[in-house]
Amino acid sequence: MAVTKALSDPNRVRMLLALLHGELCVCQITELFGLATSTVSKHLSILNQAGLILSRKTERWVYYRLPDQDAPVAVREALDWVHKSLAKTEAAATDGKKLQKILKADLAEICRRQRC
Amino acid sequence: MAVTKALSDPNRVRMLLALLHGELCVCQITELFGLATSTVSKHLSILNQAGLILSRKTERWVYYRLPDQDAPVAVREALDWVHKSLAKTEAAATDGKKLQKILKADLAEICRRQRC
DNA sequence: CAGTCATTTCGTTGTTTGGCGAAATAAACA
DNA sequence: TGTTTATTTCGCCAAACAACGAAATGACTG
Repeated sequence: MAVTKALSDPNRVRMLLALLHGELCVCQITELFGLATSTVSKHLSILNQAGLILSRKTERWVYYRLPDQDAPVAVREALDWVHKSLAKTEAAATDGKKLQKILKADLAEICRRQRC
Repeated sequence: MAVTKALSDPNRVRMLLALLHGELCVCQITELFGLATSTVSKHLSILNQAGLILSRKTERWVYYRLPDQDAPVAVREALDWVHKSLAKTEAAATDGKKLQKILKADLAEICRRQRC
């Protein structure tokens, strides 16, 4: 039951909802949630192992994204459910607003700020 | 996220799958899982609070069942996903077989056995 | 090829959760 | 009314888990 376990943490669900806006790198998600980088990395790893997200490494950054249509049915329908049922919550809206600002910022800038 | 929390435990998911065979009383579920009655009651309470099951009291027994079509969309689709994606697992099949035998037994007989 | 940098892994800590048995509850029965 | 009985609530313990900071990794950069 890797999928249900992965969905049991609110922060992980928030991450899935944030990824509806497009792929994000670890430092952007860290900025959005205000958690330690290691914590965010662990959450992403759990989502990844459940097949709920995919990763891609480019230059200095690791990007995570939602899978395409070729994902297993169980995964696709679980994601559909999360999006349909939880995307309209207030928390998702707040995250969305904050994410807009983060997306406008420079990646290197975000990372530098996190190191201080 | 009461629904995702409720689905995060394997035993609770098994209970939802068992209820596909029709409504069951606490002692039948206890018999099926081999857990303490108090543990089963707690699990059922969590599923109930998430809206994933409904309860009904008749004579000496409390019966739990899956909700009808009038359940909230989020709940209905979560249950659809569980049934579609997890009902074909080996564990579900094993539970199904054992459940057939339990359904043939007398309720009072099951409860008496559990008290010893 | 040494240094910088983003991410991951590791070890620890405090909290949550599943499990049990015992006590409480509430309904049927005698 | 007092007793039996099915279920729930409570208190406890052990295992699982989220969070953090520090150390390890592995890739780009000067």
